Parts: sequence; C-alpha cells; structure tokens
Amino acid sequence: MDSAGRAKVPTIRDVARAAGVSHQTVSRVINDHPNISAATRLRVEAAMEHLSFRPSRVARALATSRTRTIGIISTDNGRYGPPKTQRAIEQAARDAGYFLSTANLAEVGHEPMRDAVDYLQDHGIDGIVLIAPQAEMLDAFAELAPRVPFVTVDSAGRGGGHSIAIDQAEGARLATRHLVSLGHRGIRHIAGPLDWLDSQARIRGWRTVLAQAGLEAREPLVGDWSAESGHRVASAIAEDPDATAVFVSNDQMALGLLSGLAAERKRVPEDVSVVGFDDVPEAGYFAPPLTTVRPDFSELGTTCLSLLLGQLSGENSSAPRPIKPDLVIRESTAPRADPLAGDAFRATGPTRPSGSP
Amino acid sequence: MDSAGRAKVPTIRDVARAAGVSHQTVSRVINDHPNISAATRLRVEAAMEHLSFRPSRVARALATSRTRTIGIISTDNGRYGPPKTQRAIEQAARDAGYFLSTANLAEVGHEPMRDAVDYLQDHGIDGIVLIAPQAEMLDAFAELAPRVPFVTVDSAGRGGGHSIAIDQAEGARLATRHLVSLGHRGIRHIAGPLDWLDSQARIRGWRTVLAQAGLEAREPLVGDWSAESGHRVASAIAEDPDATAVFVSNDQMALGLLSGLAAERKRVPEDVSVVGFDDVPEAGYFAPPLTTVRPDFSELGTTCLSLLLGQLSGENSSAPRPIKPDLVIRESTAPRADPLAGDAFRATGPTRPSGSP
DNA sequence: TCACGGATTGTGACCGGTAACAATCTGGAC
DNA sequence: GTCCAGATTGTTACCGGTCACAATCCGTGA
Repeated sequence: MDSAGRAKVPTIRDVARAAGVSHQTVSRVINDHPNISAATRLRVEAAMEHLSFRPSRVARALATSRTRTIGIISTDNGRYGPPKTQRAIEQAARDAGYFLSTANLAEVGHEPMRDAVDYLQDHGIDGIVLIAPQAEMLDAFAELAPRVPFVTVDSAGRGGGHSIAIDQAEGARLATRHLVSLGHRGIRHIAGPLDWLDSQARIRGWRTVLAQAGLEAREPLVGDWSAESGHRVASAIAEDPDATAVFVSNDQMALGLLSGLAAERKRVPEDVSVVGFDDVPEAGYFAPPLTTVRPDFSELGTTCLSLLLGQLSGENSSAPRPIKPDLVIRESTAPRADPLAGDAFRATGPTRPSGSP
Repeated sequence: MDSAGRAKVPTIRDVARAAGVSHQTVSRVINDHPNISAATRLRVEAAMEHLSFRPSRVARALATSRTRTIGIISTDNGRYGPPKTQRAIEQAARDAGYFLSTANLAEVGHEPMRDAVDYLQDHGIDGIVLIAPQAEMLDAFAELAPRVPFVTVDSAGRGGGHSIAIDQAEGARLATRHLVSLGHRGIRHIAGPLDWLDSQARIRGWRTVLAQAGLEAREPLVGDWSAESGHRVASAIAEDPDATAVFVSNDQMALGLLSGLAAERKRVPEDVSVVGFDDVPEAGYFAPPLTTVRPDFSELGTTCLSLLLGQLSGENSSAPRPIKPDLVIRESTAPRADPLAGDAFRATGPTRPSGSP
C-alpha cells in the first residue's frame, strides 16, 4: 500500500516534520494538552494518521519512568483458585487500560521470589499484584520490601489496605452450617496443605461452626488439593462410623473422595454428605452433583485492581472487606439419615443456608 | 542499611564514577565484552555490587530496540488446552531467560486481535506466540501481518515453520482405534465447537479410523467443551441402540456425558464405552475413571519457544513435527458386550494401543 | 499606541543505556 | 630503540519520547 522504501517506524519527529510543527507540539497532541489550537491539533493528527504513527511506549517509559504495566506474581502449583484469580485480575487490568506482565514462580521460596520481584522491577512495572496462597510467599515478599506499590491477594488479610481476599472462613462456615442444619453431627474436614492460608482459614471456619453447634471437631485429614489425595483419605472416612458428612477444602479433593467412597460402597449423599469448595465448572456433573462453595473471583479481580490503582494515584484506601462467597446446593448433601429408623428428615429436604447471624 | 539520602536508582554513570572508569566500560562489563582487563572488570563489578546497580531494561530496550520479551496472545474461552499451553510456554520462556507479556483476547475477532497485536508491538516485544485454537483467530492474525517474528500454536499447521501443535488427529485415531480394537462398531463422536481447529482435527482422526475399519461414521454431536453440553447430548447416545462407544472431544464433556448416561440408566463401560481427550488431572477420579488422550503440553511449550527463538536469531527452521499424544487407558472402556450372549471378549481385556501403522 | 498577561509554540537538555569511532597503551618484531 | 598491531579504554552521538523554560503571538485596558 504505502510507497515507503524502508519499513522504518516513524517517530514523533517524523510526524512533526510532516505536520510542519515542532516535535514537542506533537507530544502535546498525543498527551491531550489543553493549549493546542484546534487547527494545529488537526494537522498533527492527520500527519500521525498518514504515517500510521504509534508512540513508543519504551521511550515514554524511559522518559517518565512509568510504564502503565503491572506485574503479577503467582505460582504454578495452584489447582483452581490462583489461576482463576490471575485471569480475573488480567481481565480487570485490561479493562483499566493497563498492560500486564506475569512472573510465575517455579517454586515457593525466597530466591524465586527475589528473582520474580527483580524481574518485574527491572521492567519498570508500576505496581505488583502478589497472589499469595501460602504464608511463605507472603513472608518472602514482605522481606524484599519492593519499592513499588503492591497489593497482595492473601487469605490472611495481613496487608491491611494492601490486601484483598475471598472470605475463606465465611465460605467454610456456610458449608458447615449447611451440614449442621441437615442434622449431621459427625462432620469431618479434609483440608488442603496446611501451609496454605486458604486451608487454614477454611479449617477455622469449619471449627467455628462446629463449636457453636457444640459438635466435636476431629483433627482434619490433610490432602494436597489433588483428586488423588481426596481419593486416598476416603477409606478413613468410610471406616469412621460417626462420620455422616464431610466438608472438603476444594472440589478436586471432593471428587477424589466421591470416587473413593464409591469404591468403599458408601453412598453419597445417603450414607455420607459431601460439600466442596470452589465450584469448578464441572462440579454440577460429578456423581452426584456436588454441593460446594462458590467464590466470586471476578469481583476479587476488580477489587484487587482498583486497590492497586488507588495506590498508584497516591490515595490511601482503607482495607477492603473480604469477598463473601455463596453456597451452591446440589445433590451431594442430604439430611442425616435417622440412625434408628429409616429416612427421617425427608420432610424438610435440603434447607437453604441462612444469612449471616 | 545504606546511608543514601535519596532512594535514587543508580545508573551506569554512577557506577562508572564509583569505579573510576567511563560509563562505556561499565556497559562492556555488563555485556561481557571480551576486551576488558581482569582488574577493571573486578573493580566495576565491585562498584555495581556496592551500589546494588541493576541495568534498566527499559533504557536498553530503547537503545537496542530489543526487549527480550515475548508476547502471548490467547483467549479466555479455552477450557483446558489453551491455558495449559500458555502455562507451558511461560515456563519455557522463563527457562530461556525471556520475559513474558500476555494479551488475552476478550473475544475472538479482528478488532480485538488488532488491539492485542498493537498492544504487544507498542511494548516492543521481540516476538509473538499466538495460541489459536480457532481458524478465525488465525485468519485475523494473518491479515495483520505483524512485523515481528511469531509462532502460532494451531492444529491446522498452516504456518509451516511458524506453526506447532499437538497432533490432534493422531490423538483421535488412537482413541478410536482403541474402541475398534475392543470390538465396538457403533462408535459415536461428541465434537467441540466446529470452528475450533482442534475439533475439526479430532473429527478427522475419528473418521479416518472408522473408514479404515469399514464402520459407519454418524454425524458427530456437537458440544461447547463444557460438561453441561456433554450432559445435554447424553440422551441422544442413550437412545441410539447401536451406540456402544463414544469418543468425546474433551474430558469435561466426557464427564457431562458420564453424568447424563448415569441419569439414563446406562452403565459405563458395560453398556457404553467412553474415551475423552486431554487427560485433565481429575480424569482418573471420574465415575468410572476415564480412558482419555494425553497430549504433552510441556513438550509443546518448549518446541514452540525454541521455534520462536530460532526465528529471533535469524535461523530458518523447518516445520517441526506435530507432537504425538498418548492414550491413557482407565476404566471407562471395555470390550463390546456380545449382543447375543453375555460377556464375550472377556479373555482379551483392554488391549494396549498399537504403534502407528 | 503601548505594556501586559494568557495562549500557543519552539528549543535544548535529559531519561539510561548502546553503537561507532577515536585515543591510548602494551608488547613483540625488526 | 622504533614501529605496528592488537588490546583496552574513552568520547560523542543516538534511541524516541518528556520536561523545563524561553519565545512568540494575540487581544485588551490604559
């Protein structure tokens, strides 16, 4: 189309020459400065259009030391929550006109964290979002004390105004309260890895409700988020005669548990009720469809980003409220079968969870 | 720790002053130039260490017009394959010392694609990886004819040396051949959206094997990758008396099918055998555990990146071979029950897939 | 008619590196 | 002792924008 000989990318000075103005005037047009006459502006815009000029962000970054780019630090080891969170933040950043750079740690630790932070800072990112499901990541990050604004997504909420999270404990309370309201008394818990803040918070929530109901909280079984680990602990549940319900810390482990209980000839929900956490898209198609807790990741993403953007513009925002999840009731939970007679409780059916007390 | 008054980031000239050399010499040390005396190098390195100097990538990018950053274009709509591919490429890029920028299209189309490409080019990325599971993305990208090196991950393999993919058709052949070898004759297919190249290739592979075996290929049922869509078409399978096996284009739809068949009182694998595609981590814990095709995403990632790196260094690499997937045999497939007597075929059991013909 | 203040535009330096070329130093051959 | 090539180092310009400040233009009140 163009008859240009060389594929040289036009600069601000080329545009200036074409429009018969100084390069500074072109810069002003680009940046919407107020005091530019309409005629000049039009002329410059025409020239930019004609040369299909696009300002170099690199040059601008060098001059202003701001890049309109934010960095995300995450890990690869998350099953569902962390990547989902990351996606949501990417979406929110894009909507806000920010560019995004990702730095995924190969493993958790100080060295990899330092690398990631250096990496991002070298590239002149304006701010960092840290997705820190483990306390260790939070600690490693805190020690580095990066010189840029940041927000952490962590269930510990340690960062004050720098921190945002799903209200994990509330989700766990919702799930456990649901089981209690169905008449269950032996309510077990399968936790995720104990160094995960999410696991810890979910354990806390489960404990709280059991204590309120005057029920015993056995030591939780511990998995690693994988379906395999859920499958592995199924026998412990099956062999526990008092266990009629299980709150599982994520849906994958719940799936594994379902499969393990089936192998042990236990029926869900007739013999054992199961509640998961995450509401993965497939949860409705497990056998049976899984009752589970649904966090709102997209709200998490937007809140997280607006928090960071607030910091970038120098505001001093207060700590946002953790995001309340919902309970999605499907078919893996049912009223506790009367231990004496057959099916009592049939009349009530699954009750909807009540609001917060 | 430091007694510096201002938190000013040190530049190459600060280091030069501290080491008593010219800034160019510092630059040479940074870039490992050969002709630097050992003494000078040590002195400069000490100064860099002391000032905790880190070269500005932004400035370097401006000077060299190379950023050691590659951009990934993808979409949000992929269930498992695309994000997994993205992760794998990120990993490979990190290993190769490259920085990564992601641009996820909100939707497929020319405008969003143009935005994404502009976005990345504005930031001076050295190359682009396009994850294009749909022909439309490939077309949109091709029209833009970006000025930078790129590699596409597409199952159409249209890009020649620019293209790499999982051998989808081979995966489908593996799956279908497995079902044929179990004695099935009514082998149906549930496809993904027809505008996906992956779907198309998997349909082709399925058709090929059926044709070779002299079996009829009914028009595939079409889903949207979701478990829900697999569930929806289950009744069509259940009501088809000749259908004793189904090859499903991904594991999520297979899960939905499993749940739908159970609702229709069809047993898997006794009445119907099911094979999926992807081998999601949970596939082994479906009810029953799913026989499925496992693509090697990490090989895809590394191959993809080495292809791109080859281009960056000006090599003219030839088109790489598509990556062969494996078949993972679990419990959702079994020999076809003899329509006349009871269980024939028991003797053989599931056969391992033979190598390529 | 002239000084004055705001609107508009231009000039030169600078951001922090790299590239190209010049200058100086060194040691070995003659 | 002199000369020359290669090793080492320094000087200056440049990448493509922005910033600070100066210069010019314009209408208005004195």
